[in-house]
Amino acid sequence: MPFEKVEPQADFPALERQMLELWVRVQAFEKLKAKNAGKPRWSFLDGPITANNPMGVHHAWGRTYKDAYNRYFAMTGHELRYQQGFDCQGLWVEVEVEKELGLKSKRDIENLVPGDIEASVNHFVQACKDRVNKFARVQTEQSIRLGFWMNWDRTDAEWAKSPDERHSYFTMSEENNYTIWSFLKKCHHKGMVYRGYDVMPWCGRCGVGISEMEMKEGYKLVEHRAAFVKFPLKDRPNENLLVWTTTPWTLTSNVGAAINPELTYLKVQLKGEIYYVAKGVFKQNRMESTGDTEEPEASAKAKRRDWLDGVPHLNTIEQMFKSKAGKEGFSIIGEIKGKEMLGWEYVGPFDDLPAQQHAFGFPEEVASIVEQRGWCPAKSGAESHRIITGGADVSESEGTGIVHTAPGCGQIDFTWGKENGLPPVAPIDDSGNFYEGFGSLTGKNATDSATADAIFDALKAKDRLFATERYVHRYPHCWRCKTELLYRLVDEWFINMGPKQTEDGFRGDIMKVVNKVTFLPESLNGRARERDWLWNMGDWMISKKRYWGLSLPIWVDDKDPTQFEVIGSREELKERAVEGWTEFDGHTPHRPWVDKIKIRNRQTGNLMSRIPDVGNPWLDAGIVAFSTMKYNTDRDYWNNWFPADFITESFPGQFRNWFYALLAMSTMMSDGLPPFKNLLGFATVKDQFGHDMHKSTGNSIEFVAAADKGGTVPDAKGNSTTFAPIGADVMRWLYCRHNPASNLNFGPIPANEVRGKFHIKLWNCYGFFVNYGRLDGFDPATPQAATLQDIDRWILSDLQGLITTARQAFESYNVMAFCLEAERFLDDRLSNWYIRRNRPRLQSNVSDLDTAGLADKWAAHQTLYTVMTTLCKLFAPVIPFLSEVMWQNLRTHQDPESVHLCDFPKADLKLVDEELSKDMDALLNLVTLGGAARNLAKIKFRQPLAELRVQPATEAVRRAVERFSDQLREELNVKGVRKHDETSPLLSASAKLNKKTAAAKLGPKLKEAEAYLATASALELADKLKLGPVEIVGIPLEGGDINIEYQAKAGWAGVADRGTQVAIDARVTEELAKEGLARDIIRQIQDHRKNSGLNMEDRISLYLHSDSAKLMVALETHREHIAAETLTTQWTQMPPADVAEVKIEGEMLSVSLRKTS
RNA sequence: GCGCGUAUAGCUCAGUUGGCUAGAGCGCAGCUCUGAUAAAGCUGAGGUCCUUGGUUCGAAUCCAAGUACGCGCACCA
Repeated sequence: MPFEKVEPQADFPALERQMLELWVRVQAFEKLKAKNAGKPRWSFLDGPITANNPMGVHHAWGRTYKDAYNRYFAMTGHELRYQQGFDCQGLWVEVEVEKELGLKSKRDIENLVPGDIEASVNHFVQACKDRVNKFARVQTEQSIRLGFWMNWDRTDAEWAKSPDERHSYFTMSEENNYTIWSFLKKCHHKGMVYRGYDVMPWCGRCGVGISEMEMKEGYKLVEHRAAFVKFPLKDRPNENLLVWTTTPWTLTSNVGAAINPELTYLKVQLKGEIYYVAKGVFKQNRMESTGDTEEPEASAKAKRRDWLDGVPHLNTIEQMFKSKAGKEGFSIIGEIKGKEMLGWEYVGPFDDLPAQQHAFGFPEEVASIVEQRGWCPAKSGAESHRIITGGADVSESEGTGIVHTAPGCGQIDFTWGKENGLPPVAPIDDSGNFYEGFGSLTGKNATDSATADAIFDALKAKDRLFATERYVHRYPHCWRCKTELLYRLVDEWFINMGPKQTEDGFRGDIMKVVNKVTFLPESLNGRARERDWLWNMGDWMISKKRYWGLSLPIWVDDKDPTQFEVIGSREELKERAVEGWTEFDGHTPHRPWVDKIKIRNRQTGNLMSRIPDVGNPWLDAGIVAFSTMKYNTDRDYWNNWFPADFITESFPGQFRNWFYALLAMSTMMSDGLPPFKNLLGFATVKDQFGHDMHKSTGNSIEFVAAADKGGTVPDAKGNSTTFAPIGADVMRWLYCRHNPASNLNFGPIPANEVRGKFHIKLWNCYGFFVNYGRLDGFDPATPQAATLQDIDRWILSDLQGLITTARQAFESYNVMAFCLEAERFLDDRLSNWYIRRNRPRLQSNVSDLDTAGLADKWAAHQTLYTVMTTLCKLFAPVIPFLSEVMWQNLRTHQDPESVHLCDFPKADLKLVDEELSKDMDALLNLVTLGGAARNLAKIKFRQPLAELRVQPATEAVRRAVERFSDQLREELNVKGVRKHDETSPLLSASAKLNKKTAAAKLGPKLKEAEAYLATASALELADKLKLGPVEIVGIPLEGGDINIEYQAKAGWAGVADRGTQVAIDARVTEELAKEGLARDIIRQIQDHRKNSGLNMEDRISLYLHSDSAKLMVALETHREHIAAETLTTQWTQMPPADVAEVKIEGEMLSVSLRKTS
């Protein structure tokens, strides 16, 4: 059965869409699963994609890896799960839904149905579910388009099912949520779940606490207004502490002032008042970033701190005193050790506020907890102002060495407060606005700069403001909405990870698991990174005061907030429920329905209510090694598929997010088993110039644009330009050939590059084979007698090497190694050597051949057929579409109906011939050298030459000259090839000065040097120059100063490489010249044929004439040859009307041709 | 500040266990070839393989220090 003709210009994206249809039509994926059912398992665990937006090209990188490795292990006979997952719950979705609904705050959410919080939350949660379903479906379609073979949900009926019943997994499924419950229960059993009352970073817009993991995402360099403030000391008239803060709003809640007892403080007198300030900071250059002032080298090594353009540099504190003092000046009147200052009382900056008058702190709920826990005596903030010790945490690297301490507004402040019995004053509500009790500030937002103005005005009015300045520092922002974070006293729920910087507790258990998994690529040191995170991380904050997410299964006693229980399953909840079960039943375990359930405290008999918090979304993603593998519902299944053999995700951030959650939860759930064996991390997709992709800058590319639609990106100058669709296989190759450890620049420029060097080349090889094969009626199903040539055996031998590389690369999760080797094979071996060399064999006319000739032709066809079909299979995991397109045309009826149903090739060692490979490499090198020699002689390839002579340096070259002399003759267009076996070298070398660079060095000695070089041994000189400069007439000269030229004897041109020397006879005899002209004539006629739209096999009648005797002589001498090459069957004597003029070696030739049949 | 990583041509990057004259693609200059044409080949210019020192017969490769950049951690009153 002959092949379908291959069109040279293929629309790859269109072909890909056809293959998608084909796969559905022939049920390729279903057949693959059936084929592998019951075979050894290879377990892949998908990291869930956030189902919140359409896919971008950055998602396609990981999904390409996932699919490529899945396909490889399927082709090598493994059963797979093919389950892909969606990340559904969390703030990402809430924020988008808020935008959709036009909501600005939590209050808006709770008022969606006016006056009915419960209905509002229900409405909002439903909107979140809807959004997830919508985009999960969009992403499903897009993933299918990428060629990602998974058990997708495709039909409306499938999407109408609950998330638990679909093929893909959804982290919002009941299974997933309840499995997390069982995890939390297990943690609670071990006493690791606790309620933390602490100052945490807080986003006022989202109304949530920000966990340690999340905070890392949001640091930005920003400007704040910092203030130096006077705290007047009681019992010491006209004496002040000088404190510094970058968050003026916290001054309202000042309770203490922390010093370092070991530091020395100065007493500075200015205009009748005395200021205390640490000695070490007084003259310090504050633009140099921190450094130990103890060390003398510190100043030398100090670095400029990061700063923003346009913000004035900081003054030293001394300068501030100078400028305030004016002519009067200031004076340092004494020093005092910090420890002597401890306990001094002072007047706070805002003691008139009601909030400062409340015993045990403020507001009331805070005060009641403080009282209950006994953190401080029954005093108000205003009554508590005094100097405390902050120990070594108070340094002289910033500020004044006296730290304003507001235990309700700062993490360390809170700790110091507890240690020193200071009551916390917590000024802001969950939106970041001041509570009642803060006078005129009440209702103002803490991040608002008008609030800072109000604070400064109030301080000025009391003469407490010493100075303000514009200060630049890295400050945390909400990773999602970019709002500045505030530190706020909150209660959140945590999992105790054990003591920091130890290998004890849960932390240490996870570390043991980390030691059991393989992190790839090695250069990333993934294990060390993961261990580093585990070593330093704080307790895991699992709560979030929001609406859409895992409902934390924690029920707290309505009357005793210290008593709580963790529920581990739906069944347990049902059993414990004393209220609300009927209303909840039939709903997913989400808000608001689950909130209705009350249980009874078995100890106190009180009702217990669920905390309103939802869970950290990394719990959702981290449990999937259990939930999706049916840990709680089908333990046999779990035993079969756990742990996963392989996971792969973009690594930035994941060592503290998904990888961490997966490892932590597995450690707990399985008592110390690793959740996966191999982890492949990969970096980030950047735009084609290496810049970050941002929607706002217009350089991000949506998946649909890259796959099918095309789009726009900025060009090098930043102007928007359109680009054509790139297609899935081009993307996939781009991703797979890339080093996963480094960022990938994506865009039309790299896509075109990769398409040009790989896809089109592959397509051309395929098209060439098919189009000639079908002309000859080559049918792979009915083999003909064939006699393999060396070159056939050679390409088959090298093909086995490629197969070996492929298997090794896939097995070690290093697909890049395979891709790079495949490119070399395709370009250097197949396209530019095998096919090019074998064109005559493949293009010859069957009818012109005798039996031997036919056998030779079939050998070429069969060899190339084997190569092409093997490549289809080798490439199938990486470029499933193009492989399939080719396979569909190449396969016989006995072959599998999809390339993806084939077995992955195995190297056949019987076909490997190392010596042949070496000899062929030598030949390729000789061809290059011969070409270089021709170039040197400035003789074009069409001009035949008499002889090529080779002086071999290795056995392989020696053999190649003998074995492949025909190839050399043809490639280099020479009449003969000879080995140079004489004792004298084939080439001589001469050295000449590169006067451009050497003249300046030599000066007047130039002539002397030239004379020396004329006599010196150039070959020796060349060797020395490689080692370094060589003294010539007393002046050191480098390689660049001297040109070494190899020279053949007169009339010859020669070059050398690694000892092998090649020379070509450059003398063009009259006979050779005539032959060359004949080739020129043939070339022009062929061009003319092609331009006239003739087919390759068309016969012509030809008219040729020239006034040039030279051309006519060449024409007459080689008339037969010209006729044969151009399929001329008739010569026309009279000039036809449509004569074209062409120029050959400056002479005009008239040409006219006509198709005869 | 601590830790990890990277540094190879104008750009993007390969370079196995140390080995002979360090490579590719793109870009640039020139030439060539062409019925594979969205082609292809050759040559050239362009390299302090970040710097310094060490190990070695031999270092882009191994070791140490330094510099620059990136990442992680800590700090950010």
